[in-house]
Amino acid sequence: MLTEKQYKLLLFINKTTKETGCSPSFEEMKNAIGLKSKSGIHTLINALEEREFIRKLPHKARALEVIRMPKFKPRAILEEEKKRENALQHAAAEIPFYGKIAAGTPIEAIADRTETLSIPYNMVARGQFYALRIEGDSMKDAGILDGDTAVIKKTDNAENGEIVVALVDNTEATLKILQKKGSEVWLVPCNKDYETRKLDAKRVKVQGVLSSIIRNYH
Amino acid sequence: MLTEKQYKLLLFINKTTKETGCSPSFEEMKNAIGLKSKSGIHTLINALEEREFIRKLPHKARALEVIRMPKFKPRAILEEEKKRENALQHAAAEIPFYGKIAAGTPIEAIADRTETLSIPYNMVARGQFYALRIEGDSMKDAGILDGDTAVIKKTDNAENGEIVVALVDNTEATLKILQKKGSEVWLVPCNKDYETRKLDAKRVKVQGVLSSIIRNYH
DNA sequence: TGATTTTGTTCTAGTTTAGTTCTTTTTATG
DNA sequence: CATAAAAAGAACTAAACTAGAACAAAATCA
Repeated sequence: MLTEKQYKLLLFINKTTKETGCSPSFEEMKNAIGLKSKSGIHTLINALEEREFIRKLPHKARALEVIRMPKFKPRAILEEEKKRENALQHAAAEIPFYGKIAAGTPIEAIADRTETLSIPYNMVARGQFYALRIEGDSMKDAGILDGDTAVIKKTDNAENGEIVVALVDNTEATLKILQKKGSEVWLVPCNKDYETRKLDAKRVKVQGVLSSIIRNYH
Repeated sequence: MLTEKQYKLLLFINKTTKETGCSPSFEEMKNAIGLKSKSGIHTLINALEEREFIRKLPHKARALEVIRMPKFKPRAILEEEKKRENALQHAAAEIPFYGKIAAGTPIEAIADRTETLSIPYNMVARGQFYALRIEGDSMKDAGILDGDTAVIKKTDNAENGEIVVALVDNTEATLKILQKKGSEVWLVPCNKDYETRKLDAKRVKVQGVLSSIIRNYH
C-alpha cells in the first residue's frame, strides 16, 4: 500500500491540518519527515495523490487535503512501534532533579522541585537517586565539569575516597571526595586551585554518593 | 487545505455570519485580519472560494456563504496524543554499542556487534547515534576520562572546535577536537602530554561528533 | 429619482514564501 | 559491481502577502 515515508508524511499532514486548520508547507514537511531537500516531499506528495489519499491544487501553497487514511500500517512502521513499546517497558527511570549544587543551599531545601530527569534503568541500579547540576570547577580534575549533571545515590554513609554530596553546617552542599580522619572529615576537591577543607565530623552530613555523570554537547 | 491567513479569515467570516446573520464587509474583514488594504481580502476570498470553503455572489455586498469548515480533532484526543508523545520522550532509546575507541580499529570493523546501550530519548534528539567506550586519557582536560561512554552522532562533516570521532587512514579511530586548516586537518587532544596531529585532509574521515558523555561510578 | 455612501473589483508593484523541475549524489539491492 | 531507487541540491517559477489608488457597482436615503 504505502511506503514508510509516504505513511509518515500522510500522518503528519493529517495531524497538522487537523490541529491547526492549515496545511503544512514543503519546508515544514521536510523537517518533520527528516529530509534535507524539498524535492523528496514533492515525489512523496505525488505518490500520495496518485494513490488517492490526498488531493491538492497544483502550484498553490498549502493547498493539500487528506481524503482518506490507510487502514493498514507499513511493516516498517509496525516494527518501529514495537521497538518503541519495548523501550517504554524498560523505559528510563525518572529521578527528581534537585537543582544546582554549589556553595549555599542544602539539598532538602530545594527538594520540593518538581523537575525530573530521565535516565536509563541500567544506570541507576537499585536504591534512591536524584540529580544535581554541577556548578563550578572544583572537581575538574576528576572529569566533572561546570554544567554536568550528577546522578546521586541517596545514602548517609560513604567510604573513604568516594565522591559524595556533603552538607556542611546544614547550610552548604558541595560535591567532593570524602576522607574520614578520626574525628575530622576532609572534603578533598579535584582541582589544585582549591584547598581541602578539614572539618569536625559533626559539621558534615553525607547526603549521597556520586553514581553517574552525564554531560550533553549540543 | 488553507494558509494561515485564509484560515483566519474563514474563521472570522464563519463567526460573524453566525452571530449577526449577515456576512462581514471587506472593510470589517480587513480590520479583523489586520490588513491595511481591502485588496488583500479580495485575494483571500478568491482563494477560499477556489478551495470550496465559501461561495459568493459576485458584485453583491455581504453575500458570502460558508460551505464547510476544516475538520478538527476533539481536544480530548489531542491531549491524549500529547501525553503519549511525552511518555515516549522519556523512554529510553537503544543505540548500538560499537566498542572501544582507541588507536587501532576503525568503527566499521566492529559495527556488527549486537550490544546496545539504552539512553534517554531526550539525550539523542534526532539523527543516528552510537556509543563508544573511551580508552586512554588524551581528552582528560575536556573532562573525558578513560572508561567513559561517549554517545556519538553519526555525521561526516563537523565544525571547527567540535569533538569528533576521526578515522585516520581508514585504520585508526580517535576522539579529538577538530580543526580544519586549509588542506590540513588538525586533531587536537585535550591533554598537554599529547601533541596535536597535523594530517593531510585526505587521510581523515569524520565518523561522528560527540553528543554526550556518560560515566558510571560503580 | 438622483445623490451619496458603502462596498466590491481591478491594477500596479514590491517583498516574502512556497512549489516545481532538473541534475547530481547517495544509498540500497541483487 | 552494476543497477535502480531515494535523497540532496540548486535554479527557477509561481503564489501569497502587503499596500495604495482608482474605479464601478450596489445599497441607502432624502
